[in-house]
Amino acid sequence: MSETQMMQVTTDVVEGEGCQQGGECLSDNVCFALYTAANALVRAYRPLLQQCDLTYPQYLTMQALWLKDKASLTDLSQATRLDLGTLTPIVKRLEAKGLVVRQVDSRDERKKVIQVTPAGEALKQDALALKQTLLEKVSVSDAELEQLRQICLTLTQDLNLRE
Amino acid sequence: MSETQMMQVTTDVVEGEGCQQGGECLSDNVCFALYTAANALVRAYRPLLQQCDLTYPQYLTMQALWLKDKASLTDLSQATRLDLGTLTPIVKRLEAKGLVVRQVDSRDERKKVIQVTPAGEALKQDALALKQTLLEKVSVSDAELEQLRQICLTLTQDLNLRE
DNA sequence: TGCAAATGCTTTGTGCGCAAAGTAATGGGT
DNA sequence: ACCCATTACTTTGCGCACAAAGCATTTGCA
Repeated sequence: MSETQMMQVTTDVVEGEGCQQGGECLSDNVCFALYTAANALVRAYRPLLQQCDLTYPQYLTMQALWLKDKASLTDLSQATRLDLGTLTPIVKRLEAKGLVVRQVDSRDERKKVIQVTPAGEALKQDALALKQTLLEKVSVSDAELEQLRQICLTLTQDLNLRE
Repeated sequence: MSETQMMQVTTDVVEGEGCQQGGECLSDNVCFALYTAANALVRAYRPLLQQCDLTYPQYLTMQALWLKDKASLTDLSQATRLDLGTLTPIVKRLEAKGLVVRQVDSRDERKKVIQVTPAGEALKQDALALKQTLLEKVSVSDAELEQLRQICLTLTQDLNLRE
């Protein structure tokens, strides 16, 4: 009960910004809330990731590679859910920073094998620790974060189904 | 064959895509799930909004104006949570489409008053109906969507607090 | 009154995110 | 052996998203 009220109080503060009491506002939209939270996430990650000289999408890509090295671009695209046209320049920038190498697959010359360099591997521990640093700033319980995760995954799946 | 692959993708997606059972994957991350869901949202909205010749951020901006017309850019920035540097070109494009007009505030010539034109107003009903169209594709309950909204708003607030 | 700080908006530069079109290698099917 | 559809990746074009720098106008205050 007090927990729920806390949430409402907290929420009202958020809505207060540009939102009359009793009047509608954009925050009434799930879609807006989701969109805005994702923007806020990337913005909050930026100063942390700057220490590693990574952007958030680059960080995602490195995470995918730390989990499964020597992946093709298509593998990476499925892991990160990013378009190939988005991924190509991201991986090129990672290569320019010396964190990965791209080499043609000798068995299938259409494919590129992306491999983490020692420099890329060296980043792993520090970079993965940033997640905790960020989540510490957040007053959302672990249980709620898990709910958030699950709902987002379901949503992503549903929305990706072709009309 | 492609039919079979579709089926597999569909059944496996939430945990499966790029994720071994027992092995870690990016979907284990709340941040990744959130980021990906927001991308999926914009992607799903795109074909719907194309009928109105709007992008999702443009749609958000129009929604803010439909709720409170004659807003300054700074007002809009607070309502939409978008940067002024992002908003300026968005509003210019809305003006180019004839949906809004931008005029200098006579009381404070630094400010621009953004006003919806009749053409912009005419879009309102159809455009707002798209939200329902989109949410119908989703197997997430209203209660869960409300949870999602609340958690996202809290998260946004927490993440926006300066270090 | 004068002028520095604050405010409101614009511009510039970088990096996504993705649709669409392009290129090259592969794999069937005949 | 020869196509031709498929697959893997790249390129192009457009529109965000935002930091940083720039440029007016306004405000505060000495």
